[in-house]
Amino acid sequence: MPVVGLTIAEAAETLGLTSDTLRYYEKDGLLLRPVSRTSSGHRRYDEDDVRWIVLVTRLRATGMPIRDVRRYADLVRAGDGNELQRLELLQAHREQVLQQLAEVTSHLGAIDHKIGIYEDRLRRLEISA
Amino acid sequence: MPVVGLTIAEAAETLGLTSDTLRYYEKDGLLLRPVSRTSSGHRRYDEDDVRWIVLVTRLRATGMPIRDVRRYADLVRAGDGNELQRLELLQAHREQVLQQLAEVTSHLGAIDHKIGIYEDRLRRLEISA
DNA sequence: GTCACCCCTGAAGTGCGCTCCAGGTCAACC
DNA sequence: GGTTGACCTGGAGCGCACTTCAGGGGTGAC
Repeated sequence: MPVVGLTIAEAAETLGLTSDTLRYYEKDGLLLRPVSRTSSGHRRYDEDDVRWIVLVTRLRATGMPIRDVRRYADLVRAGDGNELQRLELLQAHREQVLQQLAEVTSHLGAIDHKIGIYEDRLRRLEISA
Repeated sequence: MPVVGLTIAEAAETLGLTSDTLRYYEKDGLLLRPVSRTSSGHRRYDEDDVRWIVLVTRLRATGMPIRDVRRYADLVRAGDGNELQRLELLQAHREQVLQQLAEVTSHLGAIDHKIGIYEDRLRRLEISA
C-alpha cells in the first residue's frame, strides 16, 4: 500500500487552515468529492484536493460566503455544460470584490488623513516641549 | 425649545445604518457621550454626533472590530494627553488594512485568471457551435 | 502490551455584530 | 378621547464561520 497524499494535519499546515476547518469544509459540501481514506479511515489529501482547497481559500479570503462557494462546488461537481453559470458566479464575485476594494480604499484615505493630523499635532507638541 | 438635530431614524438614514445599530453602538460605548434627548426621552443627533459616527462607520467598514473602535472612543473621551496612543491605534489599523488589501488583490488576480480561462473556453464553444 | 499520539464522529458551543421582540410612553391628529 | 406612529428599554434571537468536546479507535515506539 503506497503512501499517497497528505494527512489532514499536513494538509492543514500546507493550506494555512486547521484540521477542524478541513473536516468542516468537507462535511459542508465545499469539496468536489469526499477525501479518500486509508484503510483505518484516516483522510489522505492528494494534489487535486489541495489544488481545489487553495481555490476555496482564495474565494473565502476575498469574502465569498460559504454558501456561494458550495454553489460553485456544486456546479463544478455537476461536470461539463454549466460553464456559463460558473463564469457568471465568478464574475459577480469579482465585481463585489472590486467594489469592496474601492470602498475600503476610500475609507482608508479618510483614516490616513486623520493619522496625518495626529502626526502633525504630535510633532508640534514635541518641538514646543 | 428649538428643534435641534436629527431623530434616530433621520440619523440612521443619513449614516446608512439602522436605528437599532445606532442604539447598539451607543449602549456598547462606541460613541463619545450619550446622545442628547428631547424632554420625552427621544434621541437627537447633532453634527458632532454624526461626524463621530461617520468615523466609526469608516473604521468598521475597513474591518476594525467593535472592541477596538470602543478603545479608540475611550481614548478620545479621556481627552488630551493620549494622542500618541490614538495615533498608534490608527496606524496599527492602517497597516492591517493595507495588508488585507494586498492579500485580497493578490487572490483576486488568481480568480481573474480563472475567469479568463472560462471566458476562453466559452468563446471556443461558441465558435465551434 | 501499553503508552502516546494522531485521527475519527456527531453534536454542542463560541464570538461577532447586529436584529428583533414585547411591552410601554408620548405627541399629534381626527 | 381614541388611534396612529415614532420612539423608548431590556433582553432574547439570529446567521455566519468556525471551534471545541466527548467518546472512541488504530498504529508505531519502546
